[in-house]
Amino acid sequence: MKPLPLAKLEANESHVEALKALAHLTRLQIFFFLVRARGEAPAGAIQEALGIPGPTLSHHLDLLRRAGLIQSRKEERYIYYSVRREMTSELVRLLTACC
Amino acid sequence: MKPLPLAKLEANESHVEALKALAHLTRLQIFFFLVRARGEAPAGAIQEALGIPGPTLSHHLDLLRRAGLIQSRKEERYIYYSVRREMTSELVRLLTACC
DNA sequence: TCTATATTTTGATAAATATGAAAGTATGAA
DNA sequence: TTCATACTTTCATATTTATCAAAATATAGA
Repeated sequence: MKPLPLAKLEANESHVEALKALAHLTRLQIFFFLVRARGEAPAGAIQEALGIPGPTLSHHLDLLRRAGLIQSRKEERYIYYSVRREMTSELVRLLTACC
Repeated sequence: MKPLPLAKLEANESHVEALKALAHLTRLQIFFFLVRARGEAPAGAIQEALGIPGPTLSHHLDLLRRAGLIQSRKEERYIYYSVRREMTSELVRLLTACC
């Protein structure tokens, strides 16, 4: 009696959080900068590339991280950020459900 | 000398508007109600299904419509809403670019 | 005409989010 | 130690967004 593996397009809070995180031009640019970086980039590289003041960038990175879209790793004086694919594909799955 | 048709994942304001429109639990539920409706649904049907006060619903529908995610059509006393696939797949295209 | 229905607009209030200066923390080099 | 770098946190202010009562509009019967 196992349930059919139907595409169960149930929208939940974590989807909302991820969409909220991306629903801001600066954050979308940060996210795509990291996508294009194909790996890690330290906060400073993002700051330089996009010309965002430190505290503002830090705040946006925190939001993206808490939404599960990116992750961070500290090494020496740097904090390296990178994209978390899982959450991105989770969003794609949700949106392609309606095609 | 035509440019290669590369997946040009450039995030722009219309993407932000669409993401903003979806980045709210009530609106995401409205959107998926319309997806599941497989066609049109009058505002009243959405209101009854989700239990949202009229003015609030109206406001959210307006936001989704202005973001290009849904469309409306008036017939007699009813206003029928339905999903606009184009914008949805535009978002999917943007997000799948990074896979 | 009057009344009921379907939905929107207005407008007021509350809540959430964005921004960046200033101060704080952590690390490595001199 | 001290200094410089890399980044974050705190905090105050400004802006945007959410909510829904009340009023408005539009249409279809009776």
